[in-house]
Amino acid sequence: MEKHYDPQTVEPKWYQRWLEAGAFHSDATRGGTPYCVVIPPPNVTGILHMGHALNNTIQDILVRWRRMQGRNVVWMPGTDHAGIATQNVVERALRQEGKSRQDLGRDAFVERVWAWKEQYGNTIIGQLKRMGASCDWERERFTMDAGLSDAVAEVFVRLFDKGLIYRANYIINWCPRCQTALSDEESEHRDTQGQLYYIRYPLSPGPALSDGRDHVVVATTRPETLLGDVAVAVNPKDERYASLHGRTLRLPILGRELVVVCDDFVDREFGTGAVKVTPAHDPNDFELGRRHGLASINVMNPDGTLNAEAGPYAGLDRAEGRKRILTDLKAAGLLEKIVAHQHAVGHCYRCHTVVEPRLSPQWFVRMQPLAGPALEAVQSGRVKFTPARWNKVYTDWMVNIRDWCISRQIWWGHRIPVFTCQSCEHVWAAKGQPVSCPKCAKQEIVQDPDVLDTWFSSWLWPFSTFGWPNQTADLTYYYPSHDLATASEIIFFWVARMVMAGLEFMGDVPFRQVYIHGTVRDDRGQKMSKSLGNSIDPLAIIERFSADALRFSLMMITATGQDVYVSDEKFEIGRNFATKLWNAARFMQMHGEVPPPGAATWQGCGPAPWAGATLSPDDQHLLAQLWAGIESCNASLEAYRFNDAALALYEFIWHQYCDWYVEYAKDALYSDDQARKAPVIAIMHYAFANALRLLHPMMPFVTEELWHAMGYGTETEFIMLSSWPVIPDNAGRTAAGVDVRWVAYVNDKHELIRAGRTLKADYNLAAGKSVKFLIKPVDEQAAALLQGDMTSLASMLKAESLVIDPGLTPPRAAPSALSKLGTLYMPLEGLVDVEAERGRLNTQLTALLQDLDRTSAKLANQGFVSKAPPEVVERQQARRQELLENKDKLTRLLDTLAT
RNA sequence: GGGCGGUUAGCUCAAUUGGCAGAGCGCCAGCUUUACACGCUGGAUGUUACAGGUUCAAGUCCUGUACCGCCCA
Repeated sequence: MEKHYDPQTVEPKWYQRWLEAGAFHSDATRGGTPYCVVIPPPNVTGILHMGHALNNTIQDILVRWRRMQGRNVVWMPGTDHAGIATQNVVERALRQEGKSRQDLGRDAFVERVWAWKEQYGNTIIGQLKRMGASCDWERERFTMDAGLSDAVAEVFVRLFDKGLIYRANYIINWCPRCQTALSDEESEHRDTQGQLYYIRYPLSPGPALSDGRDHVVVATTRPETLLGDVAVAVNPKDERYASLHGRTLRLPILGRELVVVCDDFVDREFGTGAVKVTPAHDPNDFELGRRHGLASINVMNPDGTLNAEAGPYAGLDRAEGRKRILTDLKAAGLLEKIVAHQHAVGHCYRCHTVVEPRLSPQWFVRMQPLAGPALEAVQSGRVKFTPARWNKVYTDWMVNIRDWCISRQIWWGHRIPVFTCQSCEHVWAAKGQPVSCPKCAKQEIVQDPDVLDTWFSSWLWPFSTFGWPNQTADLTYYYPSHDLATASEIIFFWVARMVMAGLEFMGDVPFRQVYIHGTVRDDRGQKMSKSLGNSIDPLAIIERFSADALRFSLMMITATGQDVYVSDEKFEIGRNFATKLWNAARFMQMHGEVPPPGAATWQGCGPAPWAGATLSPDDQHLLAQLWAGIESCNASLEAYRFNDAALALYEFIWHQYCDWYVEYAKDALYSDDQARKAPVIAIMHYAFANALRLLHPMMPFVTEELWHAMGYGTETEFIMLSSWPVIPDNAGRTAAGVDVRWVAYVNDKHELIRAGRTLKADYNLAAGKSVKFLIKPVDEQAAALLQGDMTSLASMLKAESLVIDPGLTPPRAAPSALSKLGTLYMPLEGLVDVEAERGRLNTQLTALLQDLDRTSAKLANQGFVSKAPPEVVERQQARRQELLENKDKLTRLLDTLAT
């Protein structure tokens, strides 16, 4: 084996082998307890970013772990067709050729998009494979597959026939660049530094107002929309405008007569308290207009230019129109002032163009009836969020649910299956292509030109992917899925809607647990994005460090549900860990047969072939630590505490296994004592094989490589398909020769060894330097334990000689250290700096006395002694006792230096 | 404006039911010790944002303040 692990050839090799073995595939007919995860389908135009890396690492860990636990696991993969994004990409390519989609026509354009999808659309799938994602690729789906399209049509028709889909002229979010409607969720509000323009609207002929003025000043952030004004509104309780009630005003420039309406909605504090009303260009004004029966005047074309209603400004872009209008208002003396103003402006989530509220006919889903059951599902706990605080976010959205605008004015997507008879004007929804009107039988029918929001197919993903609307065996077996892992941004878009769809069409929730992970940020806390240029490409990380390093590092640094801060250097954690693991394996290979004796039968897991051997305290300690590690790993994974699981494995492998056990093992392994060697080798392999299994879900590649390199499985016996480690029960532990009472002793021994090393370091002696040590044990029991463990102690302390004697007369002026097991002396012939040693001990004594004061004070507190639980009080008493003893010992040590 | 997070070592974050504040990275010192310098050994570092309160005991519970971030309007 090389000194350093080379993942670049190893990782693709194993992925290929797993694929060839069909290791990712699940078959419902195989039976057993299913475990199902559906992937949040990435956008087909997408390339892997850190958010995907985090999201899919989490899923793969869950899936690999459950698979090893023996569940029949399916991880359903696929992509969504990303209507707007994909269309944008292809239109951009067309523009390079000097063409527009209109030049091609609808059918040719859609064909062109399919071609693009076939050629480039699977980039992200390949990238997920590089990461090691163990998806059941045989099942890969695409939201525009025939089956999924059928599900979309089925759902549309059902909702339509139920009266839950309607068409209405409504203010929607319009992207002038994409030229389509957007749902509320697709319009991202950003705080924008804008200006508030104060504009004078002259009164129609008549008496002046109570304040003596002949005009009203309204404030607006969007002066260009005044062209569509139909009224001015004030709050009825606003005394300032009482004399305005019943009057009319003249719209500047166009001269249109505007009524004055009174509405409680108007905020008296905003601007002047009088606002212009433009029902066709503002959602609030639209509602206000409806309440007061006002007309709507649309002054804009779909591309954001001003239309004929804009009179002299017709044909100008909205931004240019604003400029001209302001110039003209100024010239007319109607622009009173301009004030800086911060406000939230909607931006298209795909192209970031400023969204235009626009009045237009669109299709909507009536959400109220669907929201009720979806709300109940979360409140009753049938669907659980982790962290639980997301319940509230979900609930708030459900309670204040708004109808969902599902039509998009683009060509790439599921065409809305609504047909109109041109003869009798009957409107109906149908699957497939009807040839004649079901009402009048005429054949003059036209289909709605719009397509559906991409999320209208994504919300069906947990069941459409298993064959719905057909009641397939897969559906019966796998639905509902178990865990859904996703980011908070997607709760409304996707999670909430899936719950609704699951309940409405399947009669059951789509998943039981939703794990919401954090957002990936750069190390300065900024969200990673292409436009900021601060993104770290996971593929570059894989190439530089390995997929395992990417995965493990992400898990180590990601606290449950918290945002993640990444930088290149953070991935060294995983790389270094893989190398550590690699070298531990290399060490074993140098010291024993590989595969280890008996591996064929024990498969690298227990019961291990050290039966009959008497295990040393260190042996037993390691095994106990391993079992504790398994327990901690299980508990953490059950609770979605991936970082805790990663930390537990890191701690066990690096510190318990490598730092302590391997170092301990060296003494035996470099000796000729076969009776000592054999159990040490067996235990090392047992612990290592178990650790590899525990680590496999996080680092699938290096664990698979080492599994085979160590001979724990034959060619075709993958660690991936091996079983998850099990903790033996008490009888099993005893049978394995482990008494867990040794754990405390070995922990104390480690403390003693550390104290010895510290002494060396304090005296500038190299850690490897052989010196004499003397130990005066605290009592007979400690003496017996230590004397029975001399070999290990001497080797770990790198002691030239070691004396353990309860009756020891402390040498004069020797550096010393206290520990629970005894006092350690390091006699140095003539080299002791008495002053320095006294200083050292005094520092310790000062700290100890402080501690003693605190503890004594606590125990002197009557309230504490009477009210604290007895075990807490006992612990304090024991601590005080120990401190007192140590104080005595330190004082005596100082006395020996006193001459 | 409403809601939700957060503020703990230089940095990024942990800390089950309130019971001696920890880890990784970084830093300092020393090590070419025959698995690993992507390493080993040792070390230093805290007014847990601030102000009150509850409690025998508060990073943890309550109230308020400040700042940062996110979501919704």
